[in-house]
Amino acid sequence: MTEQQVRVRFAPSPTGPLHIGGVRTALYNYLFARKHGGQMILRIEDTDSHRFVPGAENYIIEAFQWLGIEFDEGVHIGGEYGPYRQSERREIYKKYVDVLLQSGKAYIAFDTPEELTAKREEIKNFQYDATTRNLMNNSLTLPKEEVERLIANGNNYVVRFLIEPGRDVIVNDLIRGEVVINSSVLDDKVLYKSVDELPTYHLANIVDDHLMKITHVIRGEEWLPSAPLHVLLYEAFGWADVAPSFAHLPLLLKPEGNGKLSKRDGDRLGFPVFPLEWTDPKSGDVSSGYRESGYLPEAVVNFLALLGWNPGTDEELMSMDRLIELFDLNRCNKSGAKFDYEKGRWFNHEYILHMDNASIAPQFIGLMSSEGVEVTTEQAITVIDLMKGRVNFIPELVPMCRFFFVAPVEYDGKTVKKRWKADSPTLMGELADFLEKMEDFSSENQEKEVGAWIAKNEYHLGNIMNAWRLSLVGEGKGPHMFDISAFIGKDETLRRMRRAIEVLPRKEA
RNA sequence: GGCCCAUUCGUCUAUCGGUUAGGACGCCAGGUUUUCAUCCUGGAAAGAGGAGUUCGACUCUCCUAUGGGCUACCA
Repeated sequence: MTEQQVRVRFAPSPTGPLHIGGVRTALYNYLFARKHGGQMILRIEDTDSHRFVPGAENYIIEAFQWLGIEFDEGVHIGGEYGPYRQSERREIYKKYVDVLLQSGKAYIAFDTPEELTAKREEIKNFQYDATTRNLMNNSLTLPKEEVERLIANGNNYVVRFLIEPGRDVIVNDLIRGEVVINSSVLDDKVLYKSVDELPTYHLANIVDDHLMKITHVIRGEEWLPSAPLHVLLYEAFGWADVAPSFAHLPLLLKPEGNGKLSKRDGDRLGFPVFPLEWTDPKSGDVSSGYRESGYLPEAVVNFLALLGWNPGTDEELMSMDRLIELFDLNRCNKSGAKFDYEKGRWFNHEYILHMDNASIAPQFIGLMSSEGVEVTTEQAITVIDLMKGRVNFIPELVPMCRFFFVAPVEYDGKTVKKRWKADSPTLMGELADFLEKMEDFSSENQEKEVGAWIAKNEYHLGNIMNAWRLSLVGEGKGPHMFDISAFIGKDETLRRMRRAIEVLPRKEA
């Protein structure tokens, strides 16, 4: 193949929210395009008027914006090869359908859906092809006048691709190598339907890819069986020498059990299968999204990139730029990957860990606010720094950080039983008095002075710290003790300690 | 049923004829720590089965099994 500008496309059907498998396909297209300095196109394949779902197109666009997958041309930004919505390209397809009809590479068929269903019941393994097309109502069996009369009378018809049987069709796949299929097993696919004057996927896809100068078709494995048909279509149009290269990606499978990943698996196992939350316009059902679940887009991208591809080294944490640098279709796997959402959680954890505290702050502040706790940016940054290593998702910080801002009302029973000893009230009283006199209430100074105080009095470190933690947090967990007291300040620290002494049970020695 | 694709630890994967079959997630055990986490160290854990080809196969070929996809006037 001669050197040419790389152009790839992602071409979803607006039938609902974008599935996570589709996101991965788009990501691979994007990585490939960027890697080769090429263009990435978003085309909407809405040739099935029955399955159109309002809002789906906007959802798709918003999802890619969130994920950081950018397009160079597309339905939302235009470009010189538009329109990018197939329903707006009717005239174009009609023209190419006629080309096929005139050259005898396609024919008109009048069989109704009912007749076809009947045929399928009548003949085992019925397929509309060279062995059966002479039994059907089409322009090959009917006299020319009859065909013209039927059309003139407004009968619905379809245009079918005439497939010559008995030849091996070779699909050259960049991931799988040569795939050979005999044309005899292919059926005369419907390319166009008069009822809505729209082509089917196959015709529209080939025409658009050609007209939009697509060089590489990177799509899911579910398209592999129809790839020979597409090869034949390129041939029929005389475009074989400029046909794009194919790469069929392995599928994303259920985490457990068999089959491909579906929406139900997400509901059942508790992880999202869509990038953004989606509310079904008909049923009102809400499906959770990665964004709303607290995933960082960078983590989702990184995780998805490694499901079916790897750089050949042990490197796992990669930014989009790094992925672009390393991506290679030759390193894509052939076999389906079970969707390992546990690892997705880990990726998110790693990204939170490495993320700048200030960029997490706005989301954190918003989440706290909706819980009725107002937090300043400065406070948020401090608390996030202390706590982010403990969570996989940002929303998990909310219940965990509440005590920084709100004094405990109740105390965890188990911790009280274990950590609040007979001498705890006395010790806490002494510690409170000691802290009250402290000038420098920074974490570092507290640590130094309290440490010395404990040593001087020969107290048991754990006894002091655990009881103290219980009185400030209400539980036996949390970050470094002195960071907590320093954050909430001297007054609040003393207040919480004295309340604990008052409220918590006195125990016998 | 027919056609096509695939098959290395539980999972994601490395290996492109000669390796103690490597890494990561998860799991288990230690360690650090005032707590809970984090973190660190260590551990268990794999070539579907059978024939070939070869001095030598995880790696190449074939068969079987298993899994997956497609088989619409859906994409």
